[in-house]
Amino acid sequence: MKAKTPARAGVKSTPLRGGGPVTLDMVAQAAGVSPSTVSRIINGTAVVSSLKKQAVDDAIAKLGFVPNPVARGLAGGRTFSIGVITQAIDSPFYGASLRGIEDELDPAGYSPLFVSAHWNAASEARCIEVLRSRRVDGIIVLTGRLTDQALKACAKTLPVVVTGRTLKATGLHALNFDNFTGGLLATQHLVQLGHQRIAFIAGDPDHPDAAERLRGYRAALGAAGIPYDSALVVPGEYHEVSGLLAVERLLESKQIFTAIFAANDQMALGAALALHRHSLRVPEDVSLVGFDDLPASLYSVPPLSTIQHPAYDIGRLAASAMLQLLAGTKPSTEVPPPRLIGRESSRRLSA
Amino acid sequence: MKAKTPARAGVKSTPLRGGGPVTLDMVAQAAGVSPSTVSRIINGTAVVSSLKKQAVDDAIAKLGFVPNPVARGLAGGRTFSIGVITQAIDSPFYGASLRGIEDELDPAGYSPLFVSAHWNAASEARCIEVLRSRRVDGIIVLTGRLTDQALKACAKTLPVVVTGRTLKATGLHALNFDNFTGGLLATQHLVQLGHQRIAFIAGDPDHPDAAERLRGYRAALGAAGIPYDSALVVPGEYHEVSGLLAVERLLESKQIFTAIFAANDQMALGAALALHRHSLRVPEDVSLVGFDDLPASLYSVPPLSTIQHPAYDIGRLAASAMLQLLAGTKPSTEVPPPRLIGRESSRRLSA
DNA sequence: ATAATTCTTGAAAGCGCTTTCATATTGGAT
DNA sequence: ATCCAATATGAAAGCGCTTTCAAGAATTAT
Repeated sequence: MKAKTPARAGVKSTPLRGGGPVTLDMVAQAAGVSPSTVSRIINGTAVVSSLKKQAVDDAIAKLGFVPNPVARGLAGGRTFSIGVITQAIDSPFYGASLRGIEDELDPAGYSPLFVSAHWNAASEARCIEVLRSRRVDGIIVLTGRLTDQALKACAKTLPVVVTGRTLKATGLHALNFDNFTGGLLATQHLVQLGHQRIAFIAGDPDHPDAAERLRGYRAALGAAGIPYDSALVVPGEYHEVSGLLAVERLLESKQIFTAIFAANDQMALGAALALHRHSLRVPEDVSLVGFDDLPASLYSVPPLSTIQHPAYDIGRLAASAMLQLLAGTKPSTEVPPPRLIGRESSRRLSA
Repeated sequence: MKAKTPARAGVKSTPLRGGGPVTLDMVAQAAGVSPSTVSRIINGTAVVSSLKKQAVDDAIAKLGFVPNPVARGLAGGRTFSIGVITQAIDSPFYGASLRGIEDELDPAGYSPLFVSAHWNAASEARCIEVLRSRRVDGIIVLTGRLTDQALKACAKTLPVVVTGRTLKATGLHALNFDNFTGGLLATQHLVQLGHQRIAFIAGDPDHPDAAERLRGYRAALGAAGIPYDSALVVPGEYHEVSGLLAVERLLESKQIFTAIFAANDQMALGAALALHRHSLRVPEDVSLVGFDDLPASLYSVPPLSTIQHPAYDIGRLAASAMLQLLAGTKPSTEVPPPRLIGRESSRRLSA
């Protein structure tokens, strides 16, 4: 009647259908060895006579023993879980990376622990605290807002893999995508198609990615002898609506342009809609190039020309680097270079 | 040079910048009470004199103590983490649900543990084992492939919340969306616009969702006195490419149709591209209605008419139900009803 | 006043596993 | 044979917290 007792007892008392609360001690007993030996076999921590090893392996199989990661975490300090800081769990781009991470970690016996920081440094720091309190064995940060300092500090106590920046430190591996070349390629593509008045819908300038893409845009323009016109560059925030608004703004300002390069696909898609609303056809009236090559971009109408930004692979690589870091070997992973995916949203400037 | 010793020692020896390895014992000492008392205060497990409570609270604040969830998990059986089984972490639809779950769980001090089952019952069962071994306090299953039996069995030992089906059992809460009415609404909408030849791109028939949507389609047709023509119903698999292929097939079969209802937005988007490739305009030549109202659907060209399927809210509701289950109260959450979102991809049949 | 209750609190026993540390064993080397 | 260095294994001590259990303090009843 007063403070109710938790249903815990029930959980514990149930011997489950074999697959439940089998403990290491039970295995030890069944195999006729000490718990230490079982532990050593499970972890490969020491040499054990093949006789006992066999007995233990058999017992494990027979009982269906699965080590309790929680207990392992407490005792050994390793939880076999990797914290993953993403900005939004529902981002179409980062979602693919998360999947890559999961795919890579799973066979290795590690579980990812995904947390969202919502593009906010403070919340990102909090995420790290949460992950640390959960005793993750390492942290993967997908393009965070944290300072390099903070990251390095974190790497002092925990292996860290970070994407979206270049950084060197012990216990830390950075995987950077060449956003500059990406931006260059996209712009070059439009230039080669004869476009001169190329608008650029930028990403958040705080974002190093965005800055690099802009730099690529300018470089391509420069190389082609096309003067840079800041009136053609409008800010955005990497969301569809930004792209839409940017085009509205561009149109309002009466700037003349025959092509648009959007710093990501989501903005490009928003831009496409805005153009459509103004009866401007893609690519007949305006060529459009995005960045990222989201799965959805292949199915937009018309399919979007874009820069391949292999989110899934980046996830896998990041996870693989983490595994290497954990194993004590120096990670050697590198991100594949950007590549232009020419589809139907861009075409040669007519006349 | 033999088995290298892990870098663990380093980790432990570092006293960290205050925020690290503060233990409950340290708090107890600082507050001049026993560890039990501190525990009781943290968990609200028993009444403690306000004097000591104050002292402990102060000590906690001063030391920046954060209880170690791993230790709590081992000792108390509660890990403050909720297992979430999704089918694909990168799904645009479920991604929103995951976000909802995260948003709801976070303030309550729980962390979600996301695992992907890839639409595969066996892998889903494995996921449950993994989650169980990680001692999650409950499991949320987003539209799984598991049998109702399996789920009920699972609910015997662990609170379970499941979406996408109707089910009753103790320790289990089901949140079902009214897919039938959704399918009905979508079809009705097209009928009201004068369409008679309405093609339906179905989802995987194994999927209860898909079956219900089809049922809704048929019901609306029936209510309008339009005969059901199985030649207008083509199977799909809930992916863009399915929609594209379905339209190709429809066109090849020379069936006449003036509208398409796709069982989800992703297929609708694929269908739109196929229509475009065949120079069929949406909505002038063919009206198109999807299902789910993905964020991207608002930005497709033209914006897609669809059925609102509040993925984010469903996530929140599921998490909230889980919290209630954990608190011992009977969950009362219910999913909002489907609603038609009329946009530009559907219009009155001309002539 | 004293006994009977009710509260508050601390001591101690784990949770399931890892990891020293110490003890047998074994295998040369002398 | 005898002694020292490796090896294989077990005993036992925790990891940081929760939770009985029991004792002491405070309250109420008699």
